[in-house]
Amino acid sequence: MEALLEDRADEMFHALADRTRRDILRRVMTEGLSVSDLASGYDMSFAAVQKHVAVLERAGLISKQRVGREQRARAEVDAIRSIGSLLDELEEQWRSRVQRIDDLLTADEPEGDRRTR
Amino acid sequence: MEALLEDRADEMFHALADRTRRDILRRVMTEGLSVSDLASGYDMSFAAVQKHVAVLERAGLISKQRVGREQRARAEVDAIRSIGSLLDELEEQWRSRVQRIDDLLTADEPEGDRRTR
DNA sequence: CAATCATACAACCGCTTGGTTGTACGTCAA
DNA sequence: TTGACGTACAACCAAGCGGTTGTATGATTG
Repeated sequence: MEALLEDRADEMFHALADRTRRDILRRVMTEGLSVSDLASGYDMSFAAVQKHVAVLERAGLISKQRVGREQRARAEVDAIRSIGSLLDELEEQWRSRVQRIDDLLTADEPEGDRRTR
Repeated sequence: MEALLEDRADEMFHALADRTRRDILRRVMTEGLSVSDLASGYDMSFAAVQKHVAVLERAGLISKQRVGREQRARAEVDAIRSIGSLLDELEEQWRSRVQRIDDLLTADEPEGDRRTR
């Protein structure tokens, strides 16, 4: 069913799990850059950088737009935000558990001694 | 320099880039679970699940505590938060760029033609 | 047109990953 | 003590990943 979301999460986290790709992402947050622009900044072949860009694009974290013979990449801020949402969702579960414990502790049950502070 | 941070980010994002590990993380957000408890929930060997737990632990996303002969895993909420911070930091760059553009647009710039950028 | 630039992609290679099975060790219950 | 349980880890394997080189295609320039 909603395995698509999990596929998406797989791609996004995997795309972020490489420092070159994170650096590329940082660089295209503030301005669109061509693949050549990006490639000039790393000690690896053009093709390698182009692959990294492709991974980021498949994950939806960047998009490309043709400008003349260049392909300018820019970050997809909404997609990056959606990753934050995934993490927030995780934390939400944790928070609700803390709340549950808190409810237990503050429940009006007189006899139990709730030490364990 | 601070390549250690990048190493850490590599590990964390990589740990999250697998749906089984994300699911394990979800399950230990609300309560400590033994490796066996966790393993019973997946269609793979105990050893495979144990490896996933080890990856999460190396990434600092969970910690384990011995309880009798069990090893109970629980989520490290602070570490999960730190990932959110990494993403926030990215977004921050974007926000500052938006601010910069906004400054340019609202600047009283009569003379300069801001072409060529 | 030809030459060049920017890009895309296929084929390949060594290493890592996610899975398996098997073995070994510490802890608990009889 | 014996046996079962919970865990850890080594060895192995197929598949995927990050890198390379080489080739093909489209757009721009002379």
